[in-house]
Amino acid sequence: MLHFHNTLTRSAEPFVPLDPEGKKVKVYTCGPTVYNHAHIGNFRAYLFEDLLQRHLEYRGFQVERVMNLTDVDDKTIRGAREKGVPLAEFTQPFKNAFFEDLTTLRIKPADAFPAATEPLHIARMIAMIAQLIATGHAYQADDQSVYFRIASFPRYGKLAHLNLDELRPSGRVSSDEYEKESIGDFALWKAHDVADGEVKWDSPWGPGRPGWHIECSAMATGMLGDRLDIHCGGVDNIFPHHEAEIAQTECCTGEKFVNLWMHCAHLMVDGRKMAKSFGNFYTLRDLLDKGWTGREVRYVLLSAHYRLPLNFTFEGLAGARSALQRLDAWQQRLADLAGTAQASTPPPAAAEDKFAAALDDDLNISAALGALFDLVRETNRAMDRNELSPKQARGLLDYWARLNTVLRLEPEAAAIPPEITALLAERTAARTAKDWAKSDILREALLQHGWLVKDTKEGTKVSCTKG
RNA sequence: GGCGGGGUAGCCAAGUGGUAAGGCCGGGCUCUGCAAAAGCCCUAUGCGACGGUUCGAUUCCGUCCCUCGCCUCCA
Repeated sequence: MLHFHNTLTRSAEPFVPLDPEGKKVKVYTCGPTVYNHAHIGNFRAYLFEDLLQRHLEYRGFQVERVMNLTDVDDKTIRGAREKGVPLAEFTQPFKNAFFEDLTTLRIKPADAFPAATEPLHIARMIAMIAQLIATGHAYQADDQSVYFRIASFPRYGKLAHLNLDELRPSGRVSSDEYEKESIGDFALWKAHDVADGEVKWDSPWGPGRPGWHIECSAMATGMLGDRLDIHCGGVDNIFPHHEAEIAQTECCTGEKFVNLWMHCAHLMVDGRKMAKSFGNFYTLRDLLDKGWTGREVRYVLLSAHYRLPLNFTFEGLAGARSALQRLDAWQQRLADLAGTAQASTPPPAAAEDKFAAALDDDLNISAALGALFDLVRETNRAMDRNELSPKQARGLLDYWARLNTVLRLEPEAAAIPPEITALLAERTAARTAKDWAKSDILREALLQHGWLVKDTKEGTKVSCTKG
């Protein structure tokens, strides 16, 4: 039985899909605002969601997932203005980069990536806002913007467990929002401002643009229906974003919007919040430029429990590289032993149960990886003693292939380049001639090219050190 | 001020009312032309501090310390 921690109730709950058949699972995940390259903190959230989806699928559920792209907000508009290009032209490269990054990190694409500026979604947002006004949940203020009236929704604050009477201004509230009935009322429709330039849509309340929260409500219900199984995001989205989504959506649909809210904790870098001013701010591209690979970053960001703050360090990345190479070596050794064996012996059932059962428990990835490494040690030991048959090796490889549909930690498919093959042949010749000096020089040369040479009983083997 | 997450070996990190998974690093050994890889062994009388409950607490309760975060558009 799967259990997940629900932010709303702050406790672990058995997972039961809305689907009467118990098969289909509807998941909505808050995506990036495309004003910049996403940073590794963003990707921690997307990797957590990837793990969630893959494990649900491992357990036989059919996941339908939607991730939005916020391509209109203060930051995107500012960026477009500074660059002197239309909004869409400004955001497109960042959308493209985001998809490339997802591929690099082996994150399974959502079934749909709706963007806020698509006419279909703008229309739905306007329709929802109109309905909210008609039912008294929203009003147009003197500044022409439309606000949600939180006083009309008593449950507002339930998700974040905030007592609205005790909120104190954080200084982030802009001072010109006195038009609102209550300080907590949030914008559904922002009246056009000169600073918005050409960015505007017509609406019954005049030209303007949608507020951030309504975007997710419209796209989530528009694409997945009025009720969702799971809605994810970072903890910083709990308030006000997800709180606002609940209020807007439930006032429109009259249904319980989301059954299970899951939020991942923040990523820290070198023990502190990642910020450009601290010099510890990294995008995925920054790490790739330093020679790290997508799967290494994936491993690091995935290997700690999602609800715990994760401290990212380069020492941790190096540790990930070592651990992954050990897994690679284990698979290679199994593959060599299995040879062409077809018949597969079932893997140790207990081991499989441990891995999947750990993930069943609110995605306890640490325990799951612990179970995997136990298996690695045990089977390596068996191979040392020649106590593992080719059939058993094949069975273990089959088992690994199943686990890997969740982990996706296989080596980068690195074809050996011709020049490397040539160097290897030259070295083999030198070794046959017992010219150890030349052999060692060639080994070092290969290492410089990024290829690690191992002379084993079965012959010389080579593996890429970058991956 | 309100609310919440953390403090477990050099680093990362599971976990339990009954005596501490796993990964990385480090040391020793086996194998090897050397190396690498792999395996085995070693590496926390200790789980932020102090009290309490208990036959027994890292695990429960209390107080305190440190740290990170949210409090109206940051994953």
